[in-house]
Amino acid sequence: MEANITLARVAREAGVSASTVSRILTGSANVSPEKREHVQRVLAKLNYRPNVLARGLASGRTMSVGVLTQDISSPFYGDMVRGIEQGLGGSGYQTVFMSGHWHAKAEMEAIESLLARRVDALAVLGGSVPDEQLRTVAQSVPLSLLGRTVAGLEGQCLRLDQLEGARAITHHLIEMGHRRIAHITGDMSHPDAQDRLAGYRAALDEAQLAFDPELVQQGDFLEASGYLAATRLFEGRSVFSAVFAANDQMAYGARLALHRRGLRVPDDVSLVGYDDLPGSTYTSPPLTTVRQPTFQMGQAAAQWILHQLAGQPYLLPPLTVQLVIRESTARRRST
Amino acid sequence: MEANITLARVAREAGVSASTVSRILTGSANVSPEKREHVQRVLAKLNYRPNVLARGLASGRTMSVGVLTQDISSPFYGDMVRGIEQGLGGSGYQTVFMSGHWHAKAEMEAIESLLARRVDALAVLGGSVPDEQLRTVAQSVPLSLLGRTVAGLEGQCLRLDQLEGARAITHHLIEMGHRRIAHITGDMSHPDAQDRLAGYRAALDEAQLAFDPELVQQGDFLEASGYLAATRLFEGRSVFSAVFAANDQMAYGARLALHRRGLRVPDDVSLVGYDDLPGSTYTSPPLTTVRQPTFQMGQAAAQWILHQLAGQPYLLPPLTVQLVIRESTARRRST
DNA sequence: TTGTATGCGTTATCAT
DNA sequence: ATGATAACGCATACAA
Repeated sequence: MEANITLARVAREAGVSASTVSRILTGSANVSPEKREHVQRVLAKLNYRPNVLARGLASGRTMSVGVLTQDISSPFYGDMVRGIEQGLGGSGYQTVFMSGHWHAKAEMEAIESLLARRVDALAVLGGSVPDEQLRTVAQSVPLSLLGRTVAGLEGQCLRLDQLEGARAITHHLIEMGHRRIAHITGDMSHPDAQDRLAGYRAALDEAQLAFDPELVQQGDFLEASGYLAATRLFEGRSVFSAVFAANDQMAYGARLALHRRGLRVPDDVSLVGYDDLPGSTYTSPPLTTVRQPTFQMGQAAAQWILHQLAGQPYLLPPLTVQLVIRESTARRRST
Repeated sequence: MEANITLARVAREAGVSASTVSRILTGSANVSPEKREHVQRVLAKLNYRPNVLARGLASGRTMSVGVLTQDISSPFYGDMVRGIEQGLGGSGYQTVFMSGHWHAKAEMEAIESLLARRVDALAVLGGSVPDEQLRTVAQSVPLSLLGRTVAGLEGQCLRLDQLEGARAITHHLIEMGHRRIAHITGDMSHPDAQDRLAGYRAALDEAQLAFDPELVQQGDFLEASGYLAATRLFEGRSVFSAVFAANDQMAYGARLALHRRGLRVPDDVSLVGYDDLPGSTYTSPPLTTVRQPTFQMGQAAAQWILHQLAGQPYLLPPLTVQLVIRESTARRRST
């Protein structure tokens, strides 16, 4: 346990006042070139490391932005996080993560903890904290919301039109000749699941295809539920030639259920997902899905935060979902 | 921007001294029940939130442990991170993450940044920071290493025997009747890649099977390299009935290459990976692989850290890799 | 049991 | 341009 080098120690060693050292460190005022150079040499020699706590306490700013992610290893949010990190890169602000595990209480505690650390700004990815609480948080710190919409904070929310993405991919299946399209929903308490189901229905309506409740099975966004839902689909008496899973993870599960029954994708059944997870490029076959520009969303959030911190206006860029057609969809075979 | 409630403010409001409030907060000394209750009421009314910076500065402890992860969304390390979080749960210590992106310089900066935040302990997951620097870091703070071994710090390193896992899974293939087994290596500058190749060779030796360099293709642990390596394997003139990829991600890539050539797994070619990523349960077919008890490793690291912080001894539990046999391997077909 | 005084390491406000 | 000094918000040793 080596003692930490303090600024005062450096000052003594260099024969100057602490203020001078501080000025050099922060670049807040002019210091004579000779002194500056000499002090910097001492700084390096002693391997001085500023104490972020003391600095934050004295200056009122910690030069850090807190990021609440749900699952530290969620592939979907991971890309957003990278976007945030990249967008913040070089700004001097650092990222501090905490995870909420999709549990409102844990999320709120994580946010409290981040605020207790006096982060200068906050980014919240998804989650289930009540809107009301987020509005309160937004009053005390710049708050960027990703993947969710909070009434009253629309200008700082980054969430794409999920209905449109679902409509587009369902439409794609219809164009391929599919008439009986099954849908595996996400956790219906989640707006994304609701919107994607709505998009599915919208596409059906447009094509004047009847909506058949038997073709819709509930899932919860996880692989296992996709597997189970697909299995239920087979056990029912409905026929279908395509499956739209409300996210890629459930599509993976459904893919396995198909595989187990000896059905080929896309020859026998077309399969699509939503999110375009990194892994979807390498499934067999690669998955047709809807891509959300998650990285760009993260970057945009970072930009919004930086501008907010600098007191400058910033308009979030208009981002849109994009159809990624790979090999899991094919024209319906004429029986 | 609401002003933050300070402890002094609470003290004034409650008609007691700041020390009393502090004592109640930290539980460091006895306070009369009436006063305690009254102050707690004020605390709640004002929605007091302690300033972590001031607290850390004054007490010398921040009640936080820093975690350096390589990629915030790596599925492999994600499980370890969850283990750490779970192991630290309820201890009062919080987790602060930073990511290093497998880039030595960025990793060292992240570590510096964590230390500047005065974390009470550190956990480093994998990474490419030179051992020498880690030994230095270990002198100033309890440091737990996961997924790597640093000479001199063996007692605080959690890394399983990779050679043994590779040997076991190769042996499994041999037992299934495979004689010509291809191997896709990881990034050979990484010890894991070296050890897994060594394990592959060890199993071959045991079975008195000749080692054929043509059956070994280099990869870099990412999906794309697995795809490419498998493709190269086909383009060569060697025949083989099984492929051992040095990790699951590359196995996914190889799986796709197989799929593209119309080869069935495991009917035509058996395929195995390493790591047992969450997704490997749901590939088609589910992947036979080597499971590392990553969650338990995380928990063990947390325990080690907590004991270290409490000045108590703690021996890391003996963890071992485990063969997970699923459906991507089958007995070699008699041609 | 409670209050007072001091210090934590830094920045910021004064002087000079 | 530089130094002394006062915050920053809290914990803690010391008094009472």
